[in-house]
Amino acid sequence: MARGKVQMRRIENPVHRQVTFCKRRMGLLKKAKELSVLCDADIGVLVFSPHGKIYELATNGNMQALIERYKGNNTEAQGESSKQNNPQVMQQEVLLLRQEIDLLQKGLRYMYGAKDIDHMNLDELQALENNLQIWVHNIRYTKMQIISREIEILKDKEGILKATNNILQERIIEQSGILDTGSNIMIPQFPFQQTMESGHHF
Amino acid sequence: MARGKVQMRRIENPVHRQVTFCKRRMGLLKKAKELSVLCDADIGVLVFSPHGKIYELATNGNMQALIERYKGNNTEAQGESSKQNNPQVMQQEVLLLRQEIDLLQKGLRYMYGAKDIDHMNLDELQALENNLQIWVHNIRYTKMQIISREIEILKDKEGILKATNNILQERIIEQSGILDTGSNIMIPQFPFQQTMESGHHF
DNA sequence: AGCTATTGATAAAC
DNA sequence: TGTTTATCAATAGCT
Repeated sequence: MARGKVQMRRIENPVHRQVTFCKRRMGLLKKAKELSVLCDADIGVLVFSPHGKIYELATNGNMQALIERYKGNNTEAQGESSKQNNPQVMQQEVLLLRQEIDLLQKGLRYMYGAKDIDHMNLDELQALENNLQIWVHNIRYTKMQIISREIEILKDKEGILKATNNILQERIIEQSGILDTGSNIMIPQFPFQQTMESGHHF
Repeated sequence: MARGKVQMRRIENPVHRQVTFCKRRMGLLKKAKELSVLCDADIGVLVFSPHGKIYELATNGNMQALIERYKGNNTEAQGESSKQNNPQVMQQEVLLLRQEIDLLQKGLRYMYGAKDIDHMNLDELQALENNLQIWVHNIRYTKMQIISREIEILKDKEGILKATNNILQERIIEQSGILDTGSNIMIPQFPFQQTMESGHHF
């Protein structure tokens, strides 16, 4: 990379190795964060130093969740750790998740300057309620945007299908004129089926 | 990095985002391998694409082992009471909590970047909206509690004032009988003024 | 730890 | 996706 190409093998000099480990470890985590942000991906990185020290990064802030996700999508056919069925472990898991939720909710409340709901006075509660209503309003607006976009796309598709249909009909008519079979041909009319599945609940 | 500096935020163009995801993912895994080789470290990388696809790298060839090692060095400072020993219920619980966390995280992201609306799909937005509605409901309930308490207090005050008023009236009547001034004294009746200031809007 | 000369990674274009 | 190329970013070797 700099001041001379480096050979891709273990650095023998312990000092050099340690320095490089530190630098490149930071670089790796930075790259992971960048990829996460730029491409909207969740990334987990585990680094075990030769001396056993652990460095980690979970771009979603929860390595456990990433690991579970990995297991869920990946380890179905492996006889792996049976910790899933250990009630103790499960309880710990629940505890951790609850704490996580607590933290996130605090974060959300913090955004409104809302402290403990039970210790807020009427005016503060009213302000908070108004804020939440605004948020709800924004969400509804976003939902409408998404729905509108979907409808636009469907309309486009409809137009294309109609046009195609007309062309096909004309072609069939031409052919039946040329061939003059005398038999009546069933010409399908648009719409054939208007079942446009959209599993969303508005 | 090339042909213009890149802004560190989600790439909106889906094509560009996909291309960058592919390239940078390769770059990240390469960097991880290099660090592993050069510095004799064990490294695990988990990448979850926005569409749920998983890419992984375990420099020792065994992600499970890395995960166990991570857990071993990380989740040991807990362990105690056991109440719910039903693994099914627990698993369900964990699943629900995970969903909750995911929702809250996305909600936070949504709050911070009003632009990053596309992070959430319709179902998620709906769930978030429902969540917020529950909050609003709780807030209204809290408000009602406060109001009820205030009304109780005001009613108590009313009772006390009425009683005091009666006593005062009786005393005045007594005195006017003793003094026999003959002059007509205006005896104020309850309620004097019913302006009970309560600047709250319900 | 900081500092540069270099190499490496990659955004845009095809 | 694979290749190319012009640039930007990471970092090896020194201090």
